[in-house]
Amino acid sequence: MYRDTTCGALRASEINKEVLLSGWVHKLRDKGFVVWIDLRDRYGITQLVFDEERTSKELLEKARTIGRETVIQIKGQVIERASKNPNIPTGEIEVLVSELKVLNESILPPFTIEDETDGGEDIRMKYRYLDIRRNPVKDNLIFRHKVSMEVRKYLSDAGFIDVETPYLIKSTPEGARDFLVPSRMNEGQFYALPQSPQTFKQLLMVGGMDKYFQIVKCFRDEDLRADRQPEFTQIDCEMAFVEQEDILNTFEGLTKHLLKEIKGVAVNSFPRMTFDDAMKTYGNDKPDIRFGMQFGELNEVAQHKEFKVFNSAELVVGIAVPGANSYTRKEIDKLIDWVKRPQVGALGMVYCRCNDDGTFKSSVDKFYNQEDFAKWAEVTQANAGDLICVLSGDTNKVRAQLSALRMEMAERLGLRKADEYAPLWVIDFPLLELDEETGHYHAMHHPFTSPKPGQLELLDTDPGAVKANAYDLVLNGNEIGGGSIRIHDKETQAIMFKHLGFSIEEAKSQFGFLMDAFQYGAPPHGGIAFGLDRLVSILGGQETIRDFIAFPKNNSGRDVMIDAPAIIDDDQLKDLHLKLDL
RNA sequence: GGUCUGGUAGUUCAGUUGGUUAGAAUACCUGCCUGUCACGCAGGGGGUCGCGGGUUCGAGUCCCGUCCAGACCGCCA
Repeated sequence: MYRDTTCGALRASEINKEVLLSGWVHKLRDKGFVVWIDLRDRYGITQLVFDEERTSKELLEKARTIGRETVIQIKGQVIERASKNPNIPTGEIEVLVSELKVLNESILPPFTIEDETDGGEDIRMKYRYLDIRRNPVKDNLIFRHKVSMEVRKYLSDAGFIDVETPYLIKSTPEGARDFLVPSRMNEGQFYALPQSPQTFKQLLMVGGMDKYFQIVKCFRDEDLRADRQPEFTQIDCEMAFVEQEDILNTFEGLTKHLLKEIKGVAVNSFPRMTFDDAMKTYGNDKPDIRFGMQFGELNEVAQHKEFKVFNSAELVVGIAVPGANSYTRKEIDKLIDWVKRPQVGALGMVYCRCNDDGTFKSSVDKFYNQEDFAKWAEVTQANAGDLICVLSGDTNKVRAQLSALRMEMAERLGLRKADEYAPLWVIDFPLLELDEETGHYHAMHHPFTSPKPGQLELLDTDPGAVKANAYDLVLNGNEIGGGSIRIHDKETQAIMFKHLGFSIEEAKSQFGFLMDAFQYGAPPHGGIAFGLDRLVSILGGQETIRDFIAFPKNNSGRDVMIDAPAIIDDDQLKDLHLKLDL
């Protein structure tokens, strides 16, 4: 037996008890006449004590020599501390050690195993197993477990069945790049890892499974970000015999359950906003509605004057930044530089100060009078003390730019509060999206999304205007889930493929199995998928999903701990019938 | 594919206009210390300044190239 209790368990009520403990040597304090060891495990820290009076000389000398992160096992008696530590749960007691056994020594760790470690990101990733010993990472993984268990509990109680779908499937051209896996037994052929189990969950509906869910890895071979990994986890769900309303209600319920159980936060029914409104009001299809700064379109009140920049713009739009009239001229100039960075891409920014006395002072005073500015203030809902920031240009670009500015200002003003949760549904997404490079339309969601009733005819005349039965769940400016009501008949699916530029042969070879299935009584169905990593990181109040993944990849898609991906040897290549052309 | 930032002791960083022997904190080692818990005190060891080339009497510092890391844009149905 290695232990009969843990390092987080002992309290004053256990005084005099004989205990057996195992764990890591967190810290050693050698005071000469007495040596303390902080013994650590997943559950906490217990202080061990060795001293000249009560401990044999041999044992005291042995204790002194033990290095950090050595694994030891001890036997001892729980005693009351002479000086207590109110900062830790076990602070009233310590264990007077009578036997000490070194189970495994440790070489010197490359960084300190503390909440505030001295190690940088890079070195922590390389020694992730040491990083996981630290409370912040350990707690994040336990937090993720809790979220994941609550999801399973809620969905299982609601009648959903967890079904596993295959990881070795077929590559499809739509969407993200696939990770490919060469087949040894089928020369020259490749599997693809799923970008999502989309078609399989639809086939489960055809199979009558009715309500399906799976917490499942998905794979996309695209460039990474702080909130994007090449392999990530989805809560994947599908239901048969449902309309959009049923799905929204069911998963609003799941989200409320999580907010309540995990964060203790009660949220009323989630607001709904159409995609068009979200773009118009926030310049973004995943608006953070914890704060205002809604867009005010100024074309009517700012055009047809002498200011040519605005007159020639497709859209003139501004936001009122609360309290930012206190910005100095220098700070505003810096802000203008900020919006002109290539990452944002604005050509410039017009500002208007809303003074406390009700007057306005702007960078374009030459062209507008006080009455004009009063109208600007009205449209952007600006109050005295605010700073109105105005951008102009092509509608889509300007909206993206102003949205970036809105988020930046909210960040600076501390309006993105980690403990506040503002979920909303964004609905009525467009079915298709124009690819500006190729000039072709592609599915905004995926090719199995159904158009809104009665809009099928529009596909021929104005494909960009067709709305879909598609919806996203947005939380604090992050898309945490997205889904749609699917197409469930062969004819509509064929029309969709046609408009996405698939020939009949291509559609058949890639999705023939789905078209076949639809001929055998496919029920109406729809679903949704949540990004678990992102959901957990938002509920945990942190920005990067990496801290909630046990073994994440770095910016370049590498696992620096195991050093993957890696070169394989010639025999393996030969087995797989592959030749490298480098 | 692009923009930006960074790479100096085990670790996190400082290093001025190019100028003597490259510093600090922390970690580590040794000794001391009668209740520590970020213990304290004294001392010590520890450097391919990412790599390659160039300019210069002289390069951590300037220039060119390259590798690595991070953030973002493109991309992510």
